[in-house]
Amino acid sequence: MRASDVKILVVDDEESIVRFLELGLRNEGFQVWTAPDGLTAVSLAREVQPHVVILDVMMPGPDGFEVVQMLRKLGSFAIIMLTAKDEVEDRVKGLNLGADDYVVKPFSFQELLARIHARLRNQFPQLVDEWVVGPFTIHEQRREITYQGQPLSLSATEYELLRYLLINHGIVLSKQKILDAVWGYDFGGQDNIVEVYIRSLREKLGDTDRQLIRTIRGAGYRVDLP
Amino acid sequence: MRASDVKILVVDDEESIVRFLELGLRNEGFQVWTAPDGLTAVSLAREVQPHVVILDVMMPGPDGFEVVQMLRKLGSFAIIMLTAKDEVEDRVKGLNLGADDYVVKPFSFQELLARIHARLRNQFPQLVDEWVVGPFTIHEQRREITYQGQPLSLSATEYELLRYLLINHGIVLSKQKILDAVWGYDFGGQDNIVEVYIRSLREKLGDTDRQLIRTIRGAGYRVDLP
DNA sequence: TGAGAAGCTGAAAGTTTGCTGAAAATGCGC
DNA sequence: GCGCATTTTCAGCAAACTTTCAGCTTCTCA
Repeated sequence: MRASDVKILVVDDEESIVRFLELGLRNEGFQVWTAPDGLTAVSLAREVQPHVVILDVMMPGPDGFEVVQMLRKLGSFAIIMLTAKDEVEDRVKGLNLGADDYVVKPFSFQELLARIHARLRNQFPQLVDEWVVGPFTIHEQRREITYQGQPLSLSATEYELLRYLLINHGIVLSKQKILDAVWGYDFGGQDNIVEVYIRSLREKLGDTDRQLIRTIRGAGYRVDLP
Repeated sequence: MRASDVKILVVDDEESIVRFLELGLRNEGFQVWTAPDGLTAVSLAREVQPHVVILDVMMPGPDGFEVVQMLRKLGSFAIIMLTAKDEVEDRVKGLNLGADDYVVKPFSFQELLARIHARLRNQFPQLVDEWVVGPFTIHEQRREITYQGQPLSLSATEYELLRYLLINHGIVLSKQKILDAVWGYDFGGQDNIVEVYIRSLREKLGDTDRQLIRTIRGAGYRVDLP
């Protein structure tokens, strides 16, 4: 994900919350707009066409529900509502009117971030082309993986293998499973080829003590992120 | 638990509730299907074989009770009913017909989640990949067992054996039974090999006084958790 | 109390697994 | 066709693991 390409509009009448979100989201690299009420929000949304709108339900003037309806007519934003705890009906109502997701107050910032990412993945897949996995970043489009900020120089097979291992980090993967996933299901050769490629990945990662790509004897390999 | 491996079918004629549950469960990582009525639910259940069916009692067409009966014939789903408050008879009737649990409306999402997890643990233990057993935790996916927070370094056979003992803790297991379970029932060797492996587990667990893995002379072994 | 059964132990033998260096095969651009 | 990078195969090796076994200890019950 190129966070800097993503535009987010935060709508809430409580200034403290707005500032909190604005700062946090800026830190994540998003472009952020804010509005203190529904009407401002709608006109701002028309203008900047944000990808995501974060919307408090409880607001003076047109409330969150009304704003959702107005926004729906303006474009396809991912709308995430902020609702009070115990207001199940609010959430249901909001979803009915066209919101895409909700977060219950009080929420952790990480939780909100997760929802934002989920929505973006869903509605704007073209924006998502970067996968951060611990100290690794997978750039699908460029077919490149960086480790601790440095791009690795990988062959095609090495890229596929490392990508598969990273996506399944923390899980033991048998050589057969790896073969099926990376070499394809009809690969005729021996699974020693997995060992050979694991070796070259370990070399390129400087993983001499095999802490990163662990061998689970008799079972397979497992990536343990630091 | 790998939530992404768990399939849940939500059946309710109120669209708002369906969407609320669908989103919430999706956010938890489950695969979710929905149906607006009993007949659709039954045919969908036949097709996707969900692990859990969440079923409103009050529905047009065949009501929840009838659907429970139909589902029971199709497979072993965990069925959780949604019932109205104060309808004690409904709950009893539902449970009698084969539902596994019920949640009273209005319910909190957390409450429903807890029920779902409980049911999964019960009926689909293979999906639950983290077992906490006293001071041990078995991580199936990682193929790792931790003891008092520290991962144990186990060979393949040791892992299988300890896993089997822990899952059956509190129960006396004969050497023959252990052989069948861990080595396979066609193992030709002597059961002394069980003794040998029990020894190495005791060593790795620091169980010098044999309080953890007890020898029940003439009967077998039994793990007693502190 | 002592004989026999059951279980424990140290060590050795046997087996499997994964790692390695190197060579052979393949594919690609020029 | 040639040179180069990559992919695949292979055989030898070392380490880890599994299995066996004989002698020893502990327990049980007559």
